[in-house]
Amino acid sequence: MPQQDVLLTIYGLMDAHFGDLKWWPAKDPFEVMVGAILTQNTAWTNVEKAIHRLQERDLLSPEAMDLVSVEVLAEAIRPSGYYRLKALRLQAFNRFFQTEYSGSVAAMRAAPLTPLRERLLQVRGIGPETADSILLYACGKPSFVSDAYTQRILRRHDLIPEKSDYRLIRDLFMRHLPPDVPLFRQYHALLVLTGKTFCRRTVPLCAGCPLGSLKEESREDVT
DNA sequence: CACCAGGCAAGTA
DNA sequence: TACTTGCATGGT
Repeated sequence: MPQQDVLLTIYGLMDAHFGDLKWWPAKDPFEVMVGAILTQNTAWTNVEKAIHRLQERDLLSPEAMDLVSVEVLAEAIRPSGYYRLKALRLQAFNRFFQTEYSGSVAAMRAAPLTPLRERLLQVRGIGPETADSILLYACGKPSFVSDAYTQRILRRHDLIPEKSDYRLIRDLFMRHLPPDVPLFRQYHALLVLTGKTFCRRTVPLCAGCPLGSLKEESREDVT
């Protein structure tokens, strides 16, 4: 099987199994950006609690989040874990967002992808995955989001080497897929859901996994 | 009780 | 460059 087609095969199998997921239906792009920071190494259920508490306190806006003290902000997002750290990260990102884009998502969307990504990575607390989540889900840019599940799933199928960093995996998808925003969103959502359901860290509960049929085919590295 | 969850940055060698 | 460690809550 040609290597380029492996990624589309994987997508097709997961998509047929789960269907359209409509992830981060994005009521508000700012909420998406906040969620991207809060979900760092954290269960999404905890992030939901934190976001709800921000709403209750009217802190879920660039203006309010900038004016509130870091201590009060931290207390509000406490259920998401690492709350002191994340309060600093939220305000660091928010300052960047207000200073360089006047708190306007539309202005941010007007920026070219690559320079914007480089700039995001310079903000304290914004790493590769958080940057790509903001670009893809809040800004509508075709920046593929890789994560722990992506790595684990590709690794379990021997499609990537043992030690593969974030950059390598992202480049893999970016090279072999068309820069299509709905495709990137659905692909990442499918990888996370498939990983959660069938590809846990310790015990691989592969039974029923839509990628089961891949086991015997095309085991070459696609890198 | 132990282990895990949609990372990141700072320190060390 | 390649490890190691701190950061913290809530669910299983």
